Amino acid sequence: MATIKDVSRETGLSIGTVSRVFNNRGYISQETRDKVEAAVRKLDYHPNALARSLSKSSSSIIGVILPHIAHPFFSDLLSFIENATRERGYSLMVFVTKGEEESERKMISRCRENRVCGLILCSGRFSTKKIEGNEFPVVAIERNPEGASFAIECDNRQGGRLAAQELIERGCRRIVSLAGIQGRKMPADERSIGFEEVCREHGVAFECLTYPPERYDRLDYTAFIDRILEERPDTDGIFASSDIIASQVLQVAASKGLRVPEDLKVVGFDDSLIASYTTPPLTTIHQPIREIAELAVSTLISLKEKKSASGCTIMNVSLVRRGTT
Amino acid sequence: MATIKDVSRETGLSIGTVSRVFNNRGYISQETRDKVEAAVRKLDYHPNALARSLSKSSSSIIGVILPHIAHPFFSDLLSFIENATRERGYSLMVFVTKGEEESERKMISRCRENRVCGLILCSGRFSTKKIEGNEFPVVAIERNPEGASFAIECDNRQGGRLAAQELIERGCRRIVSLAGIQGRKMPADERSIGFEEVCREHGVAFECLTYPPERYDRLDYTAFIDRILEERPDTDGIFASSDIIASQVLQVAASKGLRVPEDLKVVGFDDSLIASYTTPPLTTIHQPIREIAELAVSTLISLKEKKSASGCTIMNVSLVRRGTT
DNA sequence: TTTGATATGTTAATCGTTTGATATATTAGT
DNA sequence: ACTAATATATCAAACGATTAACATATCAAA
Repeated sequence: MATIKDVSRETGLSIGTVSRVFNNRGYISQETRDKVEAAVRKLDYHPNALARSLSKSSSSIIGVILPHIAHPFFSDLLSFIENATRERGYSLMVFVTKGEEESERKMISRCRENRVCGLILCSGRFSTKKIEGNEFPVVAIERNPEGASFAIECDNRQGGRLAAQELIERGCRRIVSLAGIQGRKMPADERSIGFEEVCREHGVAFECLTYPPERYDRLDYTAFIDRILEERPDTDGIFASSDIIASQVLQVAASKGLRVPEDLKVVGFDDSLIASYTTPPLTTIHQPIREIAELAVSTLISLKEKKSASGCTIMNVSLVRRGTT
Repeated sequence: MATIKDVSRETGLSIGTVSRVFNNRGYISQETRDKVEAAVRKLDYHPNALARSLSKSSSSIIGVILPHIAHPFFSDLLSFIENATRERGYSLMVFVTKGEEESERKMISRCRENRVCGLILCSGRFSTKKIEGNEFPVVAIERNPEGASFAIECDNRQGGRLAAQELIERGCRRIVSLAGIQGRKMPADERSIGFEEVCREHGVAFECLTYPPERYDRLDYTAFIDRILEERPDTDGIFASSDIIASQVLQVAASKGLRVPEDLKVVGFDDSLIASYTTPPLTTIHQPIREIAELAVSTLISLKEKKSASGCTIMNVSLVRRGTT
């Protein structure tokens, strides 16, 4: 592969000048620029990002660690992160933990080795121990580990409130919230709190359940949902804390002969792509996934450039009414 | 961040010896190994992959270019690719084209700049022009561009055959295939061919339709499907070339008051995660996505190590009968 | 005692680029 | 003619590793 030396030889310019052209430093005439451009084309020169990063001791790789890719919330999120990253001239390195804490630690190591210039962390327990010797900024999404430079979450409590309000308004009187994972503290726990508040305000019978962790890691909740409906046959409303779970509620309901929304109303969470593709399409709490992704990327980059202070942003959510309520 | 020099200073060993420990070259005593390991821990040393790759002039980054992440087939595929990649000690760099040819070219450039050691290409037209000056092996999935070192596809024709057989067996007499994109030649076109063969063999009325390209790029086919069902009210079976399209067929059918599978039977393609989450769950053609991903990664790595010849593998498909037929 | 395996050290080149210091031209404005 | 801005060159150090060449030292077996 052609190097800067080849470009220098081809143009008759010095390496320094050629480098100056690429980096827009110092004085360069148009003529020189053209010569360099021609040589680049001719030689099919691609600057070596490895060497460049090494020399500048700062890469343009952003790392992302997430628990899942196939989960529609995360695939949407990743999709937007990729877009925002690439638009800004950075490249994206992706790691998937499947919820395993051990592998998360390894992936943070990998990010260090690859000298990422920043990390977006969507995985990990609510309070992981500080990310040690933090050489690059870390932006956390829906998590808030100690070492993070910045955290982004949506207004989970408000989401829970909206879901409960919708179910109650539509006539539900015995409702169940499926949110949070047993034994893991996470921002999403706030959803149940908001949900509970509204139920109490209206004097509606409710129950807040959490999933066994292995469900989260495997994304198959049908058996769990089936048991819940089996044990509580009079349930007339369910708030599921992700669209993927809500879609499984729809399935289980159909298999039991329950009509949605007549017999059972369902509200999901995330408003990921899948929400529009279920039958009936899912009423859900909209998270501004694109905005979250873009904020994460832009915050990361500005943190990298001028080490700003750490902080936290809470994004608004809203109810999207479709066919399940 | 600590460097090999720091480790050398800390242990009192020379840089050469330390490097030898990391790379398992030459003779090293257990005592030395232990000393190095202790220093690595103490200093929280992470070898600089940039420097290492530069020096070895070979990185351990695998690039992936795909048209979508949110599309369940690709999110599943990416998920398996990530896994296989990481297990083998490589890191993954991800690029998403959204089906734009122009951005694909840019992403191949980015892969060059980042000196990926191999590329998995799931995007791009059927016959893109040769990937020029191919310094790294390229494995293509469901595509077969000229410059590829290796191509993997599933038995699309057999998939089409299985889908048609299932629909006909279940009593459909007026069936429609939705497969392929107008004006793009792709392996998936074979699906229609297999489909057509079986329909002719059984003397069943059929029609093969293709989508306008912008649908593929945006993943929203409902209007298109609606028009098709509007214009062909007597259709009793649909073969959709992806589960995501099939899920939209289910939606449109429901909105028209058509019962599935009683009035309309549907067969999807891919058997991605979404197929189990639709209501009713989707009968679909199973692609061995995990095997495809693993084959892609392992082929890429072996191509990288010992430049083997180029080739092509066709993976078997099978029918998974669920609730829509 | 010699030999050979084992274990480590030193040194210097190399990977491809950035960057600062220093030095020259050329050109235009005063 | 002097000055300042513009444009380029040369050189060398640095980024953090790998690696080959060569030198040494220890120790055990032949």
